[in-house]
Amino acid sequence: MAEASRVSESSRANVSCKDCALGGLCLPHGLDSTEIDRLDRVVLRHRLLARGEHVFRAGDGCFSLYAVRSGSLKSYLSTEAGSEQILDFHLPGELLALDGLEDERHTCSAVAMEATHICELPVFQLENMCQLLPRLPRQLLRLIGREVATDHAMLLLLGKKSAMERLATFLFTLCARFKQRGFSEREFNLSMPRDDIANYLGLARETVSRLFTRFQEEGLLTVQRRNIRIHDLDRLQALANPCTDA
Amino acid sequence: MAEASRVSESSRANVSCKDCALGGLCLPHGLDSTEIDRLDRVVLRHRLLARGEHVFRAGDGCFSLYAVRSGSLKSYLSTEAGSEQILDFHLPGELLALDGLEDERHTCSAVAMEATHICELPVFQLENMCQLLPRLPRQLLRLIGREVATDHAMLLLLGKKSAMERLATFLFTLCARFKQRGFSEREFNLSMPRDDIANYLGLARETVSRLFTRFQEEGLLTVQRRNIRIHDLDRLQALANPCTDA
DNA sequence: CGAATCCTTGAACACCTTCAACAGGGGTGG
DNA sequence: CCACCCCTGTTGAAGGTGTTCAAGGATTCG
Repeated sequence: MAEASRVSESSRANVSCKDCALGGLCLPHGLDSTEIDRLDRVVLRHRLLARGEHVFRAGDGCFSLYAVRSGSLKSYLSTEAGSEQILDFHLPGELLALDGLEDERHTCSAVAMEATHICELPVFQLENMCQLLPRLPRQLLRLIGREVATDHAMLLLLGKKSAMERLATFLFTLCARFKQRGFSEREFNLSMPRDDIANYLGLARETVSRLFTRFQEEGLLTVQRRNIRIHDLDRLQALANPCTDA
Repeated sequence: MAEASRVSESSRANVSCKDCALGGLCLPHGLDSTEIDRLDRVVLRHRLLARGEHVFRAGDGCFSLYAVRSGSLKSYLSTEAGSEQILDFHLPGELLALDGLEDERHTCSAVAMEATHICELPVFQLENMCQLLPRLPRQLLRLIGREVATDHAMLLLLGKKSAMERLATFLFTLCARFKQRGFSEREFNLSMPRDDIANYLGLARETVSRLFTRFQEEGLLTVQRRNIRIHDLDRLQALANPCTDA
């Protein structure tokens, strides 16, 4: 993530939707060039976030959705007790902040994990645009559906899977997402520390660490701090999905 | 749920959105009567499901969203191994099937837990309607936001909470939802077996059973099979949210 | 009445967490 | 340039929370 996005970050800054390499993944998918032009006019493209900088925090007013252009974000829910649950890591082309739509107030927070470009989509304008662009609602709903399906997969992970299955699922899903974005699915750098992975997967940091060690011992992958090289994608997938082998 | 909805089920069947008591919770909220009339024309209102009957199954084409009118549903994700994770229980006024919007195919299944009336909202028509009803997108996004926020709350529950906190959260949330719908928040009948509660909360059936017993011993509530009477709502809420008391 | 389903309770066990200590990089300042 | 420190990650041992296994009780329905 770190490596790949540092390149794209500079090259993609302030690129219009029309020329953005993420078009196929993001909102413009399925719109014609006239429609994309219209969309382009309401998209705010100016925000470059430094690592650790917030896009929004729980409680803030929610008047925009956000799409990741380059880099990566994490969104998390804070509890009164001070602990937090990471909800998702967001890669380029993914939508953010849907939870704030109910009453125009964010319920979670989102922060950059590295230098990150985001596009801002004012909700009010998006709504109005639906009148002009008949195909926009479909694309919006498509991205929403993706987000919801992702959340559902996480509910399954947290509700039913063992620690090993969780980490395998996490890694395998990451592979797929990188591949989808044109990066290597076999080797990549994690942009988050072990703590964040553990938090996301509902585990202790130590458990994640032990599992990485074990995966490496079993020849599944090579891990050196944040750098991951997958040797056996098939076996990783098999570990991720509680097999019906029995 | 069972008791209350059996009444409403008969009285609300085939009622138009305009006259539906759920208007404030459901999609028509915030639309004027002209707009609701237009919406009414595309809503299919004919489906009455028996207990155990499916609204849709994973893999089915997804061409409609659904709103619960009376009764209750559960949605669940199946694994290849044959186990399933319950994603949510759906009460009147709640939206269903968002996960299928990404590629017009349902990724989860939804089944009635009792006799249940549902309204069907054809996606294609909804999309078109966005051109005619400028305020529709907002309401659609509002319901979507609610769904996403609910899922996020579940991720927190499954990722961070103890078994006791999970059950307390589940019950407290149910209280709030019943109250919101004009039913008693202190006494109600669960429409799902212990197995389903346990599955939903990522626990074993036995754990849920033991916790119900313990809650009763502590005077928090009275439980008799599916019938629940809450005696101390405040303490229930306190148990639900890992308190910052420390 | 009998069968099936649902729920409860007890005891042993397993998985993961917690606590604790240490190792290794990477950056900063001398 | 090296020494130091902090942050991140790893590893070991003990302990706890919830699961699994097993059996029995309760309610409903044919």
